Amino acid sequence: MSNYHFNAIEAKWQKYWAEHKTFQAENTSEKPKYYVLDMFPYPSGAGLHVGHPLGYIASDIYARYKRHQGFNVLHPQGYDSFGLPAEQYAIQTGQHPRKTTEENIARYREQLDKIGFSFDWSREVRTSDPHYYKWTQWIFMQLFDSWYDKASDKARAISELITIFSEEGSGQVKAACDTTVRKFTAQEWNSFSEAIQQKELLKYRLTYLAETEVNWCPELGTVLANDEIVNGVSERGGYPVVRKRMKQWSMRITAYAQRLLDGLESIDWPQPLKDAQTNWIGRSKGASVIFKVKDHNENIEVFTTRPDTIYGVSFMTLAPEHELVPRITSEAQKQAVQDYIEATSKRSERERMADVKTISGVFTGAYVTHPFSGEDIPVWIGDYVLAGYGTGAVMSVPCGDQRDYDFATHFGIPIPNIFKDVDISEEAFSDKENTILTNSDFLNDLSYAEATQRVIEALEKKGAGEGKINYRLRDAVFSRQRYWGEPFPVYYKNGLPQLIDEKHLPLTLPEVEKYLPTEDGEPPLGRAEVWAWDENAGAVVSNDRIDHKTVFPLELNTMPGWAGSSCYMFRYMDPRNDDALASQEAMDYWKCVDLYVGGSEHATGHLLYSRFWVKFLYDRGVLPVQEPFKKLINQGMILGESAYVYRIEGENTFISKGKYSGEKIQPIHADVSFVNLQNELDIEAFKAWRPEFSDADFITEEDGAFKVSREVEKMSKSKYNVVNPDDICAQYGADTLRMYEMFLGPLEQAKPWNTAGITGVHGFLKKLWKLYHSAAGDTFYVSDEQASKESLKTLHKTIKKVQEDIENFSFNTSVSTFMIAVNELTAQQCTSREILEPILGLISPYAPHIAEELWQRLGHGKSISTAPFPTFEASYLVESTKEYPISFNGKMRFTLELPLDLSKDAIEAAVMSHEKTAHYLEGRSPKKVIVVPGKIVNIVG
RNA sequence: GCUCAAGUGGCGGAAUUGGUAGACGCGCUGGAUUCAAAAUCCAGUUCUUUCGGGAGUGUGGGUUCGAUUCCCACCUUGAGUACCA
Repeated sequence: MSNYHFNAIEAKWQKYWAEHKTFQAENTSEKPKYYVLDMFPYPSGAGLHVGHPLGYIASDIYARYKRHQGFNVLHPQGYDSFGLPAEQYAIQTGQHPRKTTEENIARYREQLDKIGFSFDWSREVRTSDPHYYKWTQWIFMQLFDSWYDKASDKARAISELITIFSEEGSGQVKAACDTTVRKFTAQEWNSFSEAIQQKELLKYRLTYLAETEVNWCPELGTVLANDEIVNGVSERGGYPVVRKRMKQWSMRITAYAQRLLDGLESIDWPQPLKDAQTNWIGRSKGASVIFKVKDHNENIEVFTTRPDTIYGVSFMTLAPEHELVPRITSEAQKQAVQDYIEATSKRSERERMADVKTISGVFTGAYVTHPFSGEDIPVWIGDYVLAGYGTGAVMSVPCGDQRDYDFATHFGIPIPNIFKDVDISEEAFSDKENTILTNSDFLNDLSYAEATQRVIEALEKKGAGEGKINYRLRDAVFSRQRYWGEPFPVYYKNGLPQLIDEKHLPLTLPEVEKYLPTEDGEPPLGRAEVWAWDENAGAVVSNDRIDHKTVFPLELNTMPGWAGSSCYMFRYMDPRNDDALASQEAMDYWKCVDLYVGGSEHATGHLLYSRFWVKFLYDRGVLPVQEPFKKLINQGMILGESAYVYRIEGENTFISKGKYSGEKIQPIHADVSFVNLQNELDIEAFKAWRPEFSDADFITEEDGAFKVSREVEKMSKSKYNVVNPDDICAQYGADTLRMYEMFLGPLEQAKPWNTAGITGVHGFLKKLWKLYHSAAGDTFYVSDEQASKESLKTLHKTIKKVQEDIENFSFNTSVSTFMIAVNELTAQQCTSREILEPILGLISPYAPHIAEELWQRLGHGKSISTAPFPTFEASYLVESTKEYPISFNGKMRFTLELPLDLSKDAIEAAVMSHEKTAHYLEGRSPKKVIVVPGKIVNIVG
């Protein structure tokens, strides 16, 4: 009988830690600081499943380890509490999303507390809390008040831009801005009306309002960012997405493309994640080329990575949405072009993606002039050209690009060959490393690199283009047509956006009766009765009083989910500060997150936006760092093992997996709680689950069991494969859950949840308990005798291994190490205090409750979390002799035990003079003896 | 298509400046204890074998005295991205 009463122990210490504020971090300390952060959760209605805590356990182990090592550790937790599910629920039930969110948070907190995390809850933040989103709104205002100066490569105040405009005009300004900016002198600027000036400034601001092509999801009634779309459908719900032009707030993240790329080199992140960001930013080097449209006063600018192939251009292709299309289309082609554009715009994003094989396009009737040869080049429209990339127009070189080649072949456009000794009769030749140009005038006989340089020089001389770097990264759409998000601190005066005064922040969400869009298609905030801005009173006033003189309409959109999560890591540093995002002292002390743990699915969303905002706030002097997360670890997802039962189609009969022989069946999810480890279904429970199953028939195996088939899938409520950590805690305890989740496999790897092995880990904790308790009762026993040499060796090798494991985030292997240690100590009958104390220090990060209990039983007054991490001494690990495996020609034959202090030569001599060696050599003389110090001896015969 | 990651027993997985492959756990087999079960403890468990050994880390090559580890090609799986000019 084990007396390891984990439930009582865990409840006791969780209460103790909370009451003694054991894990509260101070903003000043003699100790060095360490900041460990988890990606904060969205509190969903389904509660936590066993997959959620995986990363939290890993970061908690590391945080506790760092505390043992004498660091002042900041390890906070909070909630990303704005979001769509609470709003969807509100639409269905009318319950305020705030209420739903609060209930979910309470449940999350209860579940998290049971696992024994060392979070400093006094610093909790919630993105939907007005005290928090005040600062989200404040950051938005800073972005609105800034522009990006390419000359100094940083964001600057918009007031400085106004000074430049009014003193020098726009001539010298190099900014990241809209392509539609005007050129003007200082005089002209000063003569502009206020409205025109504001309109012009909007083109420079880092957050700006613009008519843009967005991803509209009609089902959700909102726009989505690129990273919120998966395979052409919405990430949440899987609804279709279409392209639509709308006036939206955007973030000028493209201004930071190069710095976001460069910054990756300075941070310790997993390479796959860095690669994902690199690909998403998509830097490509090439040239922009300007083609003059014949008989029109228009230019078509294209971006190309192959300016060297300029003599291979045989047509131009514009995206159907290209703005020049209506202006240059000839009278004869007008109808055809119109029909084509209409046909393509009807296709959804998904259709277009699925159907990349079909070649379609139409001739505009217009021609451009080749910048060097002066030849006429026909201008086509094709939907293989994307409006959103480059300039939405390409110079088509069919001999060097397969898509151009296919297009040309399809429409019978000539394919001139400009590659020497290359056959292009079957396909395009796109290898740029092995090209020699021909039929290319001044580029003949040049390679890709040489020709590219020459063309760019020539283009720049002519004013027909320039060398250019293009990025795939798009500005991020920042408006959402939702209720449950941060309101913009913006009102509209004469149709132009104005910021409310900072002293009025936060601008809190108004109450609405329904959470749906209004009848005339406005976002839900349009339903608010009190949602207008009085410039004099500086308050939100009734909607009816909007007079457009002193009372103005407020912005009706809200901010997207990533707004609240982009800077939360700084808010934890000083979460109750109402005067600043965080005090300067707090930010200077904590600086940035030292270790960030979370899923890789945020690679091109949160992690990119967050880096962007931090760089921006650094530029504006708000933050002391340029990168928020110094080191990042991606925990892998824990998957569920779904259970399927087979129902014979058209009948209410279920057939066991072993009895299935090709009948037409329909697999149905059964709740995994009805299935045991042998994959046998509890038929009675299943029948009681759903009324339609209550009178079903079951074809079972011979022994009467009904077998289900299992499949590894994402853990989700709808798949009935969710395992609740509460159940595991109740049955085995939080310490077992923590250690088992680590034991499942490498942290970064995705792995299915399977309780099969949990008894092994649980058994280890019982063994540890038993080692220090009398066989009969609950009496704690520890001896004060000196530990044996053997036990000291066990202890010190364990310290060494566990420390290495923690620092390498190989938490799975240290669980094994603990098991070995306890098995050895049990065999040695070691109950020495000298061994137990340091062992507890090692185990405490993994299994804090049992470690704390035994620690206190040893008579300590303070929590074990304040104890120093034990250090190992190499001298305990050293032995006086060592076994040397001897191999012949690489094959192991026997081992020799030799003194430890022998030199390389002495080992060689000892090996060669040994009788066993002589036996294997059988009279041959060895060519070579290889001694690898301390490891192995190899004789090559 | 492109980019990245990973392929080791019945299973999860150990082992990297190249040095006795399969640690640890699960499962399985046998034993002890028990009236019995649970729990616990002990032993065994890569495959093969004529019991000497032989083969073996996705496949085929290469480097090396020696390769799970390094190099090349290929296959498979997973993830991301996708008409990016």
